[in-house]
Amino acid sequence: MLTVATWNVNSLKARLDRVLSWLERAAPDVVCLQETKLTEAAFPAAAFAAAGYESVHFGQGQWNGVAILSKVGIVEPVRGLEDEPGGEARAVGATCGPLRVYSLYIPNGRSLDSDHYRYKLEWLGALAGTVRKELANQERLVLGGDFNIAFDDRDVWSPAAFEGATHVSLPEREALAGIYQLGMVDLFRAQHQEDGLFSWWDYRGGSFHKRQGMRIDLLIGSHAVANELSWAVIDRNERKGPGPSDHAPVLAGLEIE
DNA sequence: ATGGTCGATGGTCGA
Repeated sequence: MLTVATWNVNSLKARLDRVLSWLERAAPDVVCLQETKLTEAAFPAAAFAAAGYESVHFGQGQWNGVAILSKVGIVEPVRGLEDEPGGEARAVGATCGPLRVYSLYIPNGRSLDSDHYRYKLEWLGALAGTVRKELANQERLVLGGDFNIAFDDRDVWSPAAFEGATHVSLPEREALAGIYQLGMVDLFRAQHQEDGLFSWWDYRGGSFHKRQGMRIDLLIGSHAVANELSWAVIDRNERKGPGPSDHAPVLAGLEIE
């Protein structure tokens, strides 16, 4: 069994102790982290090495920042996507044992009339190009990330509350559908079809306890990976207790020897 | 009830 995970930690500096104890408990083989909010120099590679993980980080400090941790090796790392707009630290890729892996932090979009929303759609276009190219060379491709897209209405606590907002708009949902059409599968949704299963809850207003969240953190695998999928979970316990990220980790188990 | 909470900051902004 090979376990892969994705987690937007909302500052690795603020979350390092929680991340390290979670790694010990959940023991994933490959982890995609988002929003490290660290420079390259500040990334705690030694702490992860002591926990048994090689790592690659693409950081810019303050905002963004993505990393991959792996117990099964890190080779051919790549920082950023081909033709990626924006020049921010939102994508890092590496080959981890049998998998080609990307950790992704898709732009939020902010509002439908914002330049940042247009940026989000352009960025998703660059991602589609990368996926197409990787699938030509790799059978097993996994994207782990904060996509900032709720793919359908099951993935939001109240579709009415999000009418006219980002994360649920048709263009971004279609952009994600386009990535699925290239030959990729939402691994969690392949295992669980019901609504109300979320990976993110706003810090404000007690959203977590009111079950007011969204499922925007995704593990997306190529068909070869999906065919080896054994289980998938959202580790919502990690949203509890003192000092949580506003996102919970998502994990999937692959039957790869 | 028009705010609420975090984490980057060191002004407020972004989520």
